[in-house]
Amino acid sequence: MPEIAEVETVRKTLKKQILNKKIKCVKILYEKMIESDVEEFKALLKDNQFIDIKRRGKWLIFELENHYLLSHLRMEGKFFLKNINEPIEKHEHVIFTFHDDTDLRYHDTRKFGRMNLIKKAELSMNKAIQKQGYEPGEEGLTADYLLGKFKNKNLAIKTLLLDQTIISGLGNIYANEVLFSSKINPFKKGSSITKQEAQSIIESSAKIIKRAMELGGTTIKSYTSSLGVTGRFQQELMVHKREKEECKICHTKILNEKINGRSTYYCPSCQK
DNA sequence: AGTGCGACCCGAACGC
DNA sequence: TGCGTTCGGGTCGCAC
Repeated sequence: MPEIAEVETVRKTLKKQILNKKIKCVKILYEKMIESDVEEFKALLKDNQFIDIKRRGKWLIFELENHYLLSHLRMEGKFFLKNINEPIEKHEHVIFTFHDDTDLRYHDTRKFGRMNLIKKAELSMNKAIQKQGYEPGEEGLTADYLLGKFKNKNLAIKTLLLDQTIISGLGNIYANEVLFSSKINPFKKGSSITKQEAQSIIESSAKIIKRAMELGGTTIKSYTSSLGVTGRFQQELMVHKREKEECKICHTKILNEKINGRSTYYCPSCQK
């Protein structure tokens, strides 16, 4: 499942492949994927070109001349660059055909991903983008900022780490890993997080995301990022998907328990 | 305002 | 073997 490191890998890979290629046409095979008007989406992209690809949290932001195409991959969204003669696969839902007879194809088994075409001036007003908190490694992500957000919160810290308005970009995998690295019990209430713990979350998240980005993300289950790039961070996971295996630090068995319906992997000994 | 939870999807895993 | 059922996961929107 693409999280911030996967999305960054996709962004960089696509930038090398599709910038400044003129779009001949766009086919939409599953209309619910497009949040904006479908006919306008097709019309505005025709004869247009992507001049840059940016990212905010897990959102990809394809820059056009007067618009931005926002794309969220959710769990299983992937982009592939293919020759136009290759047969359309079952789960390819949006196809951008370029004048050089290549396609950028959006593939999404679960159909959870979404795209939205907005005017450039609308970006700062866009709800999804505007509400994103600081990303791991950003200057504004300070202990005082986090303590302010965690104050009065009765929710488990694990749940708060998944809140994109607090920290932007952490998903289930990295939330589990950040809490292990910070030696914080995932059930601990937000309001009882200390300044030291907040500082540890900041340092762990920056370190883990930086490392995951260097390795191209994490390949879990069905997810391989676009164009054959495979994430290698999986080899460095300390707790995620390691239920009943031994903790790499203290050899205690890793537990998997639900917090707010989400699988939460942790070491009961290292994360008291 | 804060919190909880169903809906959106469908393939995989599981139960019988 | 084959069928039906359950589960997961990011985000939104609604209910309380």
